[in-house]
Amino acid sequence: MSAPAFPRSDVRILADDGDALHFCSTCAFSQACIAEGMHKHALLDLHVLVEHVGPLHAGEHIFREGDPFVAIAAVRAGTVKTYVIDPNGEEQVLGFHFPGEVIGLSAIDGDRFPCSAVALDTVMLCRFSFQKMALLATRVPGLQRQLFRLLSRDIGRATLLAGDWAADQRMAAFLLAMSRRLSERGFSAVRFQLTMARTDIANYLRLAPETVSRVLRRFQDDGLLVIERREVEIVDQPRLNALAGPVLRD
Amino acid sequence: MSAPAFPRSDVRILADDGDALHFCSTCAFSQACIAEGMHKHALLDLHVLVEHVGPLHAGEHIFREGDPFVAIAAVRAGTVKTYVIDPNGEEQVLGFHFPGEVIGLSAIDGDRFPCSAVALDTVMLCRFSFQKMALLATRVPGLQRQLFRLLSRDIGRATLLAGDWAADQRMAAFLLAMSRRLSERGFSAVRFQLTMARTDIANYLRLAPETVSRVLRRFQDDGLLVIERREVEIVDQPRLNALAGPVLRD
DNA sequence: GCTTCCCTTTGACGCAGATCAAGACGCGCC
DNA sequence: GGCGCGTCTTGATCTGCGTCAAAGGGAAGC
Repeated sequence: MSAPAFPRSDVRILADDGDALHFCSTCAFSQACIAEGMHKHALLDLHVLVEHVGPLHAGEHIFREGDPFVAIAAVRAGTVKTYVIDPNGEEQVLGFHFPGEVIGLSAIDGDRFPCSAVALDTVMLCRFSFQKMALLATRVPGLQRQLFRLLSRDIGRATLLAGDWAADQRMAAFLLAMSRRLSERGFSAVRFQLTMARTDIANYLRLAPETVSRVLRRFQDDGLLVIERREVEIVDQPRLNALAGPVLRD
Repeated sequence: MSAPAFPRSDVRILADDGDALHFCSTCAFSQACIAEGMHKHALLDLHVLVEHVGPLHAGEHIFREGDPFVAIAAVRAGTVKTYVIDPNGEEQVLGFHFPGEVIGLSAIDGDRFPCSAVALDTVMLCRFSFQKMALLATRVPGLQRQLFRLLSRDIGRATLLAGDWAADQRMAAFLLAMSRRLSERGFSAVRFQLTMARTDIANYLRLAPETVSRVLRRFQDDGLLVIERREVEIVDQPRLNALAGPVLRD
């Protein structure tokens, strides 16, 4: 399966004096601004520049724990992993971020990034100053609302894996959440690539890599999905839903 | 130990035409507004009214899962527990909230509360419309910053317990986090009441109540703390710190 | 005072999943 | 092709914590 083309027609706004403002359609922000009717003068005043970064290649870092917090990034293409290194030198995977999602929000409180972010494959980003974005938000109420929503959503999402779920419930929830998030952005909901290694999935789900392997094997034997290397096809979504239900709360 | 008196001198702003705006000093918001020099006209225009609610008694609900999201609340006194009921009818404790802390932020994204909040003892609250607060924030940049920080902080906090820590690490982290949060508000850091039941602690830490009991017993036997009923005294903070270190990340 | 109820503690046992160990597979390189 | 290496799988064993069961307080009510 080659990576499906993914919608990323950028929005480019030419202000009155020719200075250009770039928003890419995958950042949730542009939608908010357009909905507000684009107060061009306000935008120009603020010199908000959304910088397009990339391509980054697998293993390259977007930011590292302790870096001064200057900018927030939105993923345009590829997969980003966020993680911390605990005092024993163990990596702890905090999350995976797909196109259209924003990373670095937990850095707003405090002046340094509390985690590191690394590209898992070829990644394209939008990067922008949060300060300037916030200033813009004071003039564009819809943008402020969007920012509040993004932050609020992350609080809920972080709570998701905190429950004491069994290994197969966690795995089902992980796969379905990934399916949903990808399909929201125009990818297939039933067939997709696990862009991260088994060890990363295990670490994220707080399981041993061996357990991840065994659970996936069992899912396949039970006809819930077909998996070959890193390619997944969801076969029996209803039963996966039933497993993941209590975790995803629906 | 009787509950120590806790600073809650309210800030009351009388606007030009006599309409009154109330902020209590325990909400982080008033500080932001004062720092900005209080644009009284802006405030008055917006009719932001911070409503003082309470006292609520143990067992009374502040809001319930599914309630329409209209207002956010800040705890002025007492302890609030937030929780959800999962599809099997099991309660899941999401967190405990002490004076000065804000509850309900995860409801911003979506128009209904995603969890319930109940008083564990006698609780006093500030309640206010988030919409109006956000509108006010467009005029008072410091207030907007404060709101962003509050939200961002909660993202980080939710991540805290997501790790796969051992029972004693979780317990140590819970006790120290409680100690820190209470001392930030002027309470003793070494001697305080567990205002929640063992079952609530267990549920929150994703442990069995029996395990909570055993761990606390062992902590006492090892000279880390003294506990009698719900009153705790931290005796050996350095060793508790060492246990909790990886969890609290410091 | 006594009773009832709930919270808490303590002990015995079992299991899900971690850990340890060893292969299997895919892939890039020479 | 053959080699080396990292990722993944599979099997055997171990263990922390959950579960079950029962008994010991405190607090509230009569």
